[in-house]
Amino acid sequence: MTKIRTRYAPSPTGKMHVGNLRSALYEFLIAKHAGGDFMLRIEDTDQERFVEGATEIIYRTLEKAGLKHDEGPDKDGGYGPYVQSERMKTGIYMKYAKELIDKGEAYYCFCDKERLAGLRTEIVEGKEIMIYDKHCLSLSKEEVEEKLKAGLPFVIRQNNPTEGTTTFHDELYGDITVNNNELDDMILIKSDGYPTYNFANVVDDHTMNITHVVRGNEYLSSSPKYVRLYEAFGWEVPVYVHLPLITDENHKKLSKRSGHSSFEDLIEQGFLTEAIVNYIALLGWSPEENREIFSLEELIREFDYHRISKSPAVFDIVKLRWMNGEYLKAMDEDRFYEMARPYLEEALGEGFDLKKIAAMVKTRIETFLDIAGQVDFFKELPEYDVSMYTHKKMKTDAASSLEVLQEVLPLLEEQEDYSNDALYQKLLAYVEQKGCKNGYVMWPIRTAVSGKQMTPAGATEIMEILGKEESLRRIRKGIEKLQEI
RNA sequence: GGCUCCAUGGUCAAGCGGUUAAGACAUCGCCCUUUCACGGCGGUAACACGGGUUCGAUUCCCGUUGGAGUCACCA
Repeated sequence: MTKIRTRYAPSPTGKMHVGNLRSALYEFLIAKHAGGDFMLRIEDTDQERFVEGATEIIYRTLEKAGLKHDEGPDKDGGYGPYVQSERMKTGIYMKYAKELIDKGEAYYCFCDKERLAGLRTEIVEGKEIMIYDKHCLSLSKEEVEEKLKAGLPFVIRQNNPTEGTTTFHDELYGDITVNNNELDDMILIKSDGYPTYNFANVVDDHTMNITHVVRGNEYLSSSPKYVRLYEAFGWEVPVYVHLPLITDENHKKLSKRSGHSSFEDLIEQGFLTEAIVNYIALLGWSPEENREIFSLEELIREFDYHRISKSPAVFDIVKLRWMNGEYLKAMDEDRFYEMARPYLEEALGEGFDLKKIAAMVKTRIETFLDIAGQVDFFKELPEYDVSMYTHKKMKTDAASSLEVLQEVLPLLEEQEDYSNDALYQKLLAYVEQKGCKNGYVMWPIRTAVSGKQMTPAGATEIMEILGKEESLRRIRKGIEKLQEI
């Protein structure tokens, strides 16, 4: 059995959005699951859309996600070059295009924009629909030679039959058949000499020995044209695996253009790489086992591409947040602290035991960006409403809270040891003597000391962080507030 | 509009002729708690519709409807 070879072939036009990343992930997983090779090929045949630095983003993202390629521009495996603009310099695309011309499967076309514009038949949703009329196919060999010699700009088009049907097989979608008269004579070589994506893709996949072409579903309808190219060359057609689309909440395809989240945006939003990879692996694929948390290694082991689903999946950031939270909870303390520290410093500045606060917050956040909102009260007591002292179940209200705080204040003033344990014991003794529930006294204290509806810790834990002076100040402030009403 | 694909709860999804139609997120309720949060337990919620095929269809076939993709000298 031949070794599986897959490829990720992005065009360097900006950040990688989630759909691109998932394609790369699946391509990687399909190869690795079968012990095959995964390669990276840069498709930079569109000079106008090329974005400076985009190639670096691709490298960085793949590396960060752990999708290590076996071959690529930086890692020659004998099939190089791995950048299409460099491959073009070898003349490979023109050579194959001419081979097709010799076989009558392609032809030179000298039609200018004006003539093409006259061909347009219909405008649907702002898009001009047209099928080329094979006008230049009728040019004689001599006429072509003449125009070529005269230096007229030209393109090379595929010569598709107008009758019959073409069928191609997709591993997931099965056989797909289209009428050949639907097939446009697509351009293979552009007038600037560069190959189009369509052509370069076929030539490269073949010459680089790609066994499984894995790509987004948006190519499904143009695949028959690709297959015709393979057949025209007499090449073996690769195994096709078209992936279901990832959409936004409105069920529209995710794209850079519509401003959908890129991988980098998600990282900036405080998400973990592992969680993102794990989540997108499950968008369109499900394991045999009923489980959701997978490391990359586990995914490699479990990933059977036959279990990829056919219907599109909505990218649900809420579930990603949940999963990110799971990764955070499972993370070891030290690593969490290292990663959370910048966010804690940003929110609190100097003077706090950040390590202790990090541990408090670890199980209660979903992304690092949640940190600030949970710990900000340590730095400064927020303005809060006295209604927060009311807790129905605890039967606490403003009056009872005032009483508790006033009674507890002297106890806390005489207390020297402000460790969580000591404070807790002290307050428990008070509770016992008063004969009430814990919460009856803890609730108002936590409220006074934090000024927040919800906190990442209990009253005494907060006081330990705050220290004696600040704790007392906040409790006195609470008393004042309650006395005002 | 032509062509192509898709169709199980709000979302991700299991299922591959006979099931009380899993599970997860979200949502709701209860419990726990320094009574918020975290955690635990439970509830609500789905086979788009109409024809076949079959003893029996969520599952197979056809149609309808709905949704998506695509129709560039972009990839």
